[in-house]
Parts: sequence; structure tokens; C-alpha cells
Amino acid sequence: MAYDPVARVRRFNRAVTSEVGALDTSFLGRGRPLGAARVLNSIGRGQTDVAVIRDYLGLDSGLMSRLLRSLEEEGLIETLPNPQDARRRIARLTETGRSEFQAYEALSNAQAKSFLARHSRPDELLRAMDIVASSLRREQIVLEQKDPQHEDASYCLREYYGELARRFEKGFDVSLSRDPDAKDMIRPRGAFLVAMSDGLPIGCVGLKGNGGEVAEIKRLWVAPSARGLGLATRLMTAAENIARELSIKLLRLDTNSALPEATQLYRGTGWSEIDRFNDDPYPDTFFEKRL
Amino acid sequence: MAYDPVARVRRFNRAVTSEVGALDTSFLGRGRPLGAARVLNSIGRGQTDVAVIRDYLGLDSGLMSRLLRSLEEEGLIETLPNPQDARRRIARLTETGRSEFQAYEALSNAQAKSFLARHSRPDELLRAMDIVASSLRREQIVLEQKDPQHEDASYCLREYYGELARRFEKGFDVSLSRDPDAKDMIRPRGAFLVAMSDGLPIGCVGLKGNGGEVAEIKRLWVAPSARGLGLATRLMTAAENIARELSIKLLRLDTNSALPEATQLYRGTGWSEIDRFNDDPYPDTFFEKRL
DNA sequence: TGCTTTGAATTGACAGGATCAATTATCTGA
DNA sequence: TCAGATAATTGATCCTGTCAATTCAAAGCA
Repeated sequence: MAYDPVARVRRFNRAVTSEVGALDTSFLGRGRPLGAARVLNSIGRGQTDVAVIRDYLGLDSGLMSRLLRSLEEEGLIETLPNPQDARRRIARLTETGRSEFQAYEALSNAQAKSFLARHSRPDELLRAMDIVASSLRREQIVLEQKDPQHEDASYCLREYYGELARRFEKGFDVSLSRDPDAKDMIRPRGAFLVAMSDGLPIGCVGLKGNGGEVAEIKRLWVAPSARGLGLATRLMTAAENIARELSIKLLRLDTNSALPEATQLYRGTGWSEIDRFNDDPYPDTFFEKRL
Repeated sequence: MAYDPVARVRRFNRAVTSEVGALDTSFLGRGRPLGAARVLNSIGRGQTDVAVIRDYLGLDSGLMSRLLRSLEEEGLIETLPNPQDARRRIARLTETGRSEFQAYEALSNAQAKSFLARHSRPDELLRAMDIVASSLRREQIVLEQKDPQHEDASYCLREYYGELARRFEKGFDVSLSRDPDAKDMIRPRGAFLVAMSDGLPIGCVGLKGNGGEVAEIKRLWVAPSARGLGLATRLMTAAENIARELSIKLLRLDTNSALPEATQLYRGTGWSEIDRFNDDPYPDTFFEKRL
């Protein structure tokens, strides 16, 4: 019944190759070749290390060097040797560069806004774009340890609570649940991992310890737009590895049968079901894993 | 609660610009620059008119000329003047060119397939890619008059019936409905329009006439991946214009209150609700519009 | 400490892609 | 029939991206 999947992927590829060309030339709107504009943008977005930018943009080192030189001649950036390693160089915007970067930002934002404004269901469109972007850049998803009160972490937690509220028959009220103390999810007692995809938080997991040999896995969540990429497994593996580093011998977790994909994940990755070990009103299924 | 929409659009843009670069170089896998490969592909996909290809790929005419020359030197294509207009040229594949094109096709298909295979929810991903592709190329959506029994038309109709079955409480059985005779939706009695987006049918509408001054609008459908682009309005306007060409004075249609977006569209575009005018078991709301 | 190896950035050389302007051939409409 | 418009080609030129050679600095090792 559905159209050939391969044809649909290729249609997508054609759409982006032809539209991204147009997107590129719009960067030329300020009279600067695309390469230079991309470098300027990376620096403006906070990258300072030349090698990191080169790597991120996939540029040849010779070309990178020339692009930096031309931006320098325009007075937009200045480069200086990295104090830690004098072979490397770091770049930063000058005052002029900062305002030029702001001009690009304004253009890009306006373009993005007008793209959304032309659509009468922007939420649907954004959801779709998130799915595609996460999938295209799945190799670039990085797991970062963050404070559970960090903005990215609390974004994930809010999304997680929202999803529980939708999926549990009786809803979900975090104040009735055994909300873990943030300190228990920070080293050395535990950890909190956030999966970041190009600046967007798309998943998280908490390792809640008490200094002893038993710890709990909490708050495993993957954004709907990032499901199917194996991210939950990756988060769990990373959390287990941190637990081993912290000399934890036994991990436990609770979950709810209204989240069958989670239960299935645990069963498939070496967890075994155990009896209830707390009086939290929400979970109905309990697991442990010996490390 | 949701992340800044503009940031999400820009994240998408970064994802495709960086991945499309990789996609480009993969085209180089056969030792031919991207431009030449794209031209070869367009010709292989059935485009013959050089100016049309140039326009579609957004190439400079000088560059296009050189690319054609190099493909000709490789023995992959031959060009000859357009018999209708000797200023223009048409291009077609030679036997060698055809097999080279097939090699590209095989590579592209394999790449698309492996992209999907890396995802454990390919249907979700495809749906998202369809939404994005339709939105990016909304300007390129064309409405074509087709026989209702044409493959693209019947694909739309099957999807349409499937959607009715899902949305009507009692389901939908086309054999119980007043299925219009295909001949009534072909000129000179009527017409059937299919909205095509780069080869994929994404919407349709039927104009069912009987040779007189009254006709009916039937089978208005827009693919879920193309909603929000104003396509339904565009299809309706086109159908009305064809009706005027056919000297039709009054249009009628029936619909169901389970499809509120349709009812809303009709109310907003000059249709007025009337009494039931047929005994079809499915519709419960009826409209007419004087042309 | 001196030596070798490795890594980062720069520079020159060069192939190829992209753009502009001029030219030729052809078509269209007055 | 002729002026103006359009399509393709060609030459000139600039820019981009790549390769290889060079310089300078860091890291590892005897």
C-alpha cells in the first residue's frame, strides 16, 4: 500500500540537495563565500579551536587556513596560538566580526521563521524535522554528564514527566513520586547523563547512588524524535559503565508496564525482574542487574 | 516547553548541509564530478530538454553546456537539436550511458536502503522525511489531470478509502458508497486531478459531471505528509476552474462531520450547506457552490 | 638531555567548478 | 521583414578544494 520506501528516501534526498543549494546561496547574500561564512558562524557559535572547527565542517586544513586568513584580512576574526599547545591556534571574533555574525544569525533566524510560517501545522513539521535531523546525525550524538538541574537536563525531565502524564492512566504527579535528590545523581554518588544532538537535548538517564554498593537507574527518557536509533541502550550502557567506575555492584530500577518498550529493553540487556523494593505509587515492575 | 522552533529548524539545516556534503562525495564514487552525475541522472530519469534540466538543477547555462560536452566525450549521452525549436537541444542516453545511469541508480538505492536499515522504526522515519520533502518542495507540487484508473490516482484513492475506514466510527466500505463511474471523472464530463510532488502522488480531487450544468466534487484527499501546505484549497480551486471551463454552473459535494477540516475548508471558501441530496450512507453534511 | 616521531598550521602548485560577458543561431511578434 | 528575445556555446577569469612540501611545536624515549 505504501509507496516504495527507497523511492521516498531518494525523493527526500533530491528535495534537500536542491533546496540546500538555495540555502547556500542565501549565505552568499552578504557577499562572502559559503566556506568563510560557515567558519565565521562556527566561531560565533562559540567554537574557538581551529582544528575542532575544521573537523566539524569537514574542511581540508589548507583551505581552512586560507579561509581564516581571509576572515582575518576582513577584520572579522583574530587568531592566536593556543596557550596549552602552541601548534594549535584558536580564533575569536573581533567587534566587527561579532556584528557580522549577528547579521548572519538574524538572516538565518528570519529564514527559519518564514519557512515555518508558510506551514499551517508548524508543530508537525518541526517534529518531522527533528526526526530526520536526529537520524542523519546519529553518529554525532554525544552523551554528556550534566547536573540534573542544568537547563538541558531539566528540559529532558520536564518532557519525561509530560510523557508519563500522558501514558499513565491516572496521570503522573512528580511530587507524589520518589523524586531523587539531585545530589544523589552527581559524582561521586551518582551521575546524570544527557544525550545531545547538535545542541538539542534528546535523551537522559540518571544514576542515583548513596555512596554504597547499590544504586538505582532513574529517569530514562528518549525524545520521540530520536527513537529507533538505539539511544536508550546507549544511555543505559553508559550509565552502567559509570556505575562500575563508582564501584557499584548492584543496580536496581523500577518501571511501569504502561511503558512496554522500556520493560522490553531491560529484559533484553541482562536485567532480571525482582520483587517490589519501594513504595513509590507509580511503578509496578522492578528489575536488578549485578555488575 | 518545546525547544525554540527556530533553533530546531536551524539544527535541521545544519544536519542536512553537513550530510548532503557526504552524499555528494558518494556520487563521486564513480569518478565523475557531482554536476555531471546530476545531469546524467536527470537525463536518465526521463528529462530530455536541456533547458528544463538546467532549470531544474539550477545550473548556469555555460556550466551546463560544458557538462553536456564532457558527458558526450565520455560517450554517455548524445545531444541533438529540438525539432520544434532549433535553438534548444535535447539530450538522451547512449547505450553506455544507460548502463552508467543504472549503476548510479543501484548505488543510490543501496544507500537509501542502508539508511533505512540503520533505523529500527523506518516507517516513522519515512513519514517524517515525506513531510519535510513535501514542505521543502511545496513550490514544485504540480496538479496533473489523470485517468482515475491511473496508478497514481488509484494509489490516492486507496489511501483515501483507508483513511475513511480509520476515521469513520463504523468504518468505510467503498462498495456501499456511491462510487463514481470513472468515465464521469474524465473530460468532457469531468476530471480527476492528482497532486504530484517529485513523482510521488500526494493528493487528489475528482470532478464528477454528467454533461449537464450540475457536477459534484468527490474524493478530495491530501496525504498526511502534505497537510498544512494549502494543497486542499489548491486542488479545490483547480477543480472549480475546470468546472467553469466545462460550463458547469453549480457544484455540489457531500462530506462527513468526522472530517472537520474538510467541512471547515468548504465553509471558508464560498460553499454553503444544503439539504441532503443523495442517499449515500456515509455523508451527513452537504454543500453547494454556484460558479 | 638530545633524538625521533607525531601533529597542526601554513604555503605553493594545480585541477576543476562556477560565473560573467560576448557571440552565434534561431524564434517570435509587430 | 526586422527588432527584440531566447538558447546554447565559448573565452576569460575567479574561486574552491586538494595534494604535497615545509615549518614549528609537542610528546615519547633512550
